Amino acid sequence: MSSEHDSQLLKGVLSLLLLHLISERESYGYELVQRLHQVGLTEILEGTVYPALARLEREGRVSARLVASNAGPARKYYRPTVAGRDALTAGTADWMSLAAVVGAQLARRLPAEPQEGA
Amino acid sequence: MSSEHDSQLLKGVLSLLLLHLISERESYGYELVQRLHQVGLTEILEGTVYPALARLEREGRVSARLVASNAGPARKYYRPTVAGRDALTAGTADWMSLAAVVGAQLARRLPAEPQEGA
DNA sequence: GCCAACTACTTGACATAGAATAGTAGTATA
DNA sequence: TATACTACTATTCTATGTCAAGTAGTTGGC
Repeated sequence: MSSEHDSQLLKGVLSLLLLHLISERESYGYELVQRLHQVGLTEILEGTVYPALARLEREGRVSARLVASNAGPARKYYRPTVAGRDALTAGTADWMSLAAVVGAQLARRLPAEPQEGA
Repeated sequence: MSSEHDSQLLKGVLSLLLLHLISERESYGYELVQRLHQVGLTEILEGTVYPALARLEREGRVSARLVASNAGPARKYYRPTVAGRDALTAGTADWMSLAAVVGAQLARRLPAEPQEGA
C-alpha cells in the first residue's frame, strides 16, 4: 500500500536504516537492498543504497571488508564503527523525537484508522 | 533535547506539516514559523518556511490571500486547496507507513526507554 | 519628519542526499 | 565464448532545507 512517492521522506532515514541493519548483522550492499525490500521498503534501488554506503564509509561511520563470493564478484561487507553506533543512537533519538511531533500532528487526521504497519 | 542535526530528516515532512497546520487554521508564514516552534520544531527558520510555502503555492496545493495587518506589512494567509488536502492525506499515509517500518526497526535499539516527545 | 525596531515576506547561492541510468566485472553454465 | 546472474561503481539530475541578506510596512521616540 502507498509508499510509492515517498522520495523526500526517506532522506536521512536511509542511512539510519542501513546503520541499523548492519548493526544487527554484518551485510553487503546487494543484500541490504533485499533486506530493505523485505521490511517493506520495496522501492529502494541499488543506485540509492550503494552511494549511501559509500557516504557512510567516507564519513567513517561504517567499515568494510571484501569477502570473495562463490556466486559473483567479491562482496563488500559493512559493519558500523564506533562513530557509526554513536550516529545511529543519536540519529534514532532525533528521528524518534521528530516522529513524535509529526505523528502527534498528523495523527489527528486519522481519528481511529487501524494501522497494520507494526 | 537533540533535534539539533535533523537537517535531512525534515525533508518532505515540512510541507506535510505546513499543509496540516493551515488545514487546522488559516495562517501566514510568520505565524507558521511560530506555530512550528511551539510544537517543538524550534530550529525551523523563516528562510525554510517561506520557500516551502511558495513551492506549495506554485504546485497548486495551497492558495493565498493578502490581508492588511495593523502591525506591519500585509500578511499572506494560506489555506489548502482540494489538491492540497489530497496531498496531505496521501502524504500522511505515506509518512505513517514509512514511520511504521522505521519505527519498528529503530525501536529495537531502545528496549524500554521512556519517551517524552508526546 | 527622521530613525530605530519590530513585523512579515522575498530572494539567491549553497549543500546534501536520494533517483535514474548506465557501466564494469566476477562467476557459472551451456 | 556467449549468456545470465551477482555485485559494485560512476555520473548526472533534482528536490529541498540552510544560510544570509535584503525589502517593505507600521509604530513610536525624539
